[in-house]
Amino acid sequence: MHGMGAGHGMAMMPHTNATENEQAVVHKLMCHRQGGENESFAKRAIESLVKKLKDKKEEQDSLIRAITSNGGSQTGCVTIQRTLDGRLQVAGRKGFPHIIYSKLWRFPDLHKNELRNIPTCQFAYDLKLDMVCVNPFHYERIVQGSDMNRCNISLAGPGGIKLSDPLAHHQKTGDEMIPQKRIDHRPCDIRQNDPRFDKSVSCFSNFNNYPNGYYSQSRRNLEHSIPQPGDWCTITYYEGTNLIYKL
Amino acid sequence: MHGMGAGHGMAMMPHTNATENEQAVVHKLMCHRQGGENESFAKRAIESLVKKLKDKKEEQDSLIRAITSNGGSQTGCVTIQRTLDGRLQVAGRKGFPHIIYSKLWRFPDLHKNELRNIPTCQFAYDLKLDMVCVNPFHYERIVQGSDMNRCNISLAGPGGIKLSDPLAHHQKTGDEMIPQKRIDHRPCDIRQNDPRFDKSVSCFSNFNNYPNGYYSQSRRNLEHSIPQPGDWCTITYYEGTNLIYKL
DNA sequence: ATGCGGGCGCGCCCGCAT
DNA sequence: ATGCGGGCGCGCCCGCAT
Ligand SMILES: [Zn+2]
Ligand SMILES: [Zn+2]
Ligand SMILES: [Zn+2]
Ligand SMILES: [Zn+2]
Repeated sequence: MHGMGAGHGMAMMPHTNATENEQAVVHKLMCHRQGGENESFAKRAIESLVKKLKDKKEEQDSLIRAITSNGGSQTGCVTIQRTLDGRLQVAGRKGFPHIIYSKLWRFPDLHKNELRNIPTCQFAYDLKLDMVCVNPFHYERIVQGSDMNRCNISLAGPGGIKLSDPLAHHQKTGDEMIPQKRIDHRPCDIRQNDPRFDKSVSCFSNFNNYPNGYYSQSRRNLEHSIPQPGDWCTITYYEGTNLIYKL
Repeated sequence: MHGMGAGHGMAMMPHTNATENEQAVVHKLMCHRQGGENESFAKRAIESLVKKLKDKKEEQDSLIRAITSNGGSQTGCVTIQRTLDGRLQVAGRKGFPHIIYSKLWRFPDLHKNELRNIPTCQFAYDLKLDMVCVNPFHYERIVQGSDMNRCNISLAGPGGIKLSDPLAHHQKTGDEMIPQKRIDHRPCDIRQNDPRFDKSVSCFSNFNNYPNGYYSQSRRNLEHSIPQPGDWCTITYYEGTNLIYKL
């Protein structure tokens, strides 16, 4: 099911043992985070999720395909056990799991109450079932208290307005903000699913906008560290192609 | 049972509600700690215990009588639920409960494997029952790997040898070390059980060696804070009246 | 009242010493 | 192998905002 499943890479990646494989999956998923959380939090969140999917290879594949295709591939639910109050704790912080992972891989500036599951999600958070789907592409972003129910929200790169501290979730805690050209949710370059390309090249989805060798030398040793000093961010709200407002 | 039970104070202390009573018990018990733990840890440990004894007034009374009489009154077991691995966590630190509370109220320099329950203790830690007795006077101190099975260990006051950092459990973490004239386990002044004396006077058992008004003015506002700067400590081992060794 | 946010301990887990 | 020590999340709890 879920299409051909031949191009997602992990199945043909040789690995010596389960731990190494898990680390490889974590690394691959780290390459697609959107910069809304600092690296250590992201790593902990992804490690936690990958560990929970250890014995559910089909869901793990769904997650990898969903993330690496940036939603371009239709994928099934990716579920974890629901906690009593619904919150997941990662690195000492508590949050709702679908929000945590959607913020990680899709909407770095996600607010509360801005996610709505797509109709086909069978374990959506709001269903309050025993398992919760954390597939970021099983949720869509809405803006509460507004008729802009289908707006695009993006982070602009350097040259945008510098934030002092307008929003609590943009609090500077180290390498929180990551310069990116454009990180809304259009599908990534198809080449990232091609196993002929070294996975270390694409540490962020947006870097796939450049030829694969462009950033590889300068970033290869940096791995997932974000070296840029200072923090900056611009949030622009679009409805269709019309800019609605900018922070 | 357990003797007359008329002189332990709490029963005749008026209180408006359960929380205030609990706080009064905590405060009374704080006054008898031996300085082996810093104040905040001691408070957390005592609050944890008092809370667990909330619905077991008889055991709470046993605890209060045991501590305020410094073992002079025969008391029953004071029990808390055993955890799976036997450890209790207080203020982020894990330890065995009987050791934690014995160190708090009897042996400030207690090491590992130095406690042995008295034969009459029905819920001694080593019995591995569902409940664990934490009455410090249901355990006696032994020294492992030595024939000094009945030594007295005391902390000497200012003028003793200054410790650099000979033992891990004496690590300086704030107000850890508290100057005291002598804190081995002879019974406290009988007056501390007399409700005519303000309980705030006796913030440590050893201060009862002085007339009741002596420290009251200078220490009344300090409550349980230990203002003396620096840390110092002398450990002297006695066998009977013979000094065995000194650190 | 109800939700939200966060503190903290027990259970789980893992690395290290022996 | 076995114990020891400690990291960390879920459950429990509590204070605060609304
Ligand atoms: Zn789903
Ligand atoms: Zn990467
Ligand atoms: Zn006992
Ligand atoms: Zn006191």
